[in-house]
Amino acid sequence: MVRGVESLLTERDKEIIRLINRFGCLTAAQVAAAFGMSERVAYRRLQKMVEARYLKYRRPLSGAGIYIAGVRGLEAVDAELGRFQVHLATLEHNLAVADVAILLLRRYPGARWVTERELRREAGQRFGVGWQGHVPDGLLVLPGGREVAVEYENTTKSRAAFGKVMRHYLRTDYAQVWFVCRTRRQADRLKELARSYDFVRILIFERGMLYESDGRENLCAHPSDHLSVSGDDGGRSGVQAP
DNA sequence: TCTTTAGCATAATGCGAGAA
DNA sequence: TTCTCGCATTATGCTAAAGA
Repeated sequence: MVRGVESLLTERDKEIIRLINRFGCLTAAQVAAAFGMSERVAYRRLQKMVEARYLKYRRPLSGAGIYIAGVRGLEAVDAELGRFQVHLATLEHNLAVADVAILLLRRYPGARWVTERELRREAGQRFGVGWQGHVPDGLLVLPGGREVAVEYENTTKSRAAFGKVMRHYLRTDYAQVWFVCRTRRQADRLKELARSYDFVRILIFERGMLYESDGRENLCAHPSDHLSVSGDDGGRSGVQAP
């Protein structure tokens, strides 16, 4: 049975292409984690799609390679978002945000993640092309419909920069704003800055796991974990001024 | 050391052909 | 029309190895 090139793509392959394009780029490990398959399987499917030019493979860092949707892949899935341009300066940040998104989606079954690319596209449609306002790194839409803006902090913001971001969020309808830090020190600094904003939650993303900033709860949702949501739906009815 | 690929074996699935 | 069978293809897991 000889199949045509189009039939190479299974429905899951198309989902993989869509997901990669929504985030811009993903590693094989992230694709495996997002779809609950082994990395071996992910590598094989990704390789097939690269061979068929649905995906492009790049290895811009010394670490894991990344996969980007090719023009052919975008056409195959009728992608709403255009081609992604890799920027080395933001690549690490992009991949970290994807890691956080995958963990949070496991932590909150039924939740939906809106990527920064989708948020920018939406903002562009609403405010016009070229709009340069602030959008979060991602939006976690919890099963109850509450929207949580998620910010991944690569570097520690200055007080002025943090204040500017918070003034923006005070004008939005997000239920909460979650800042994900790379280190405990960074989290402590942010906690100090966010002390007067009761809608802010500080998390720490360390060694592939998510923790509450007080270190008491491990939010990591490893494939073998079965964490309960325990009624934690983001908490507030809307962002309120301190 | 880590990422990635390749080969092999096995199970699952899809499809067409033929029989009841 | 439905069921069964055989074949081809695909998905998956395992191990080994190449390469940066």
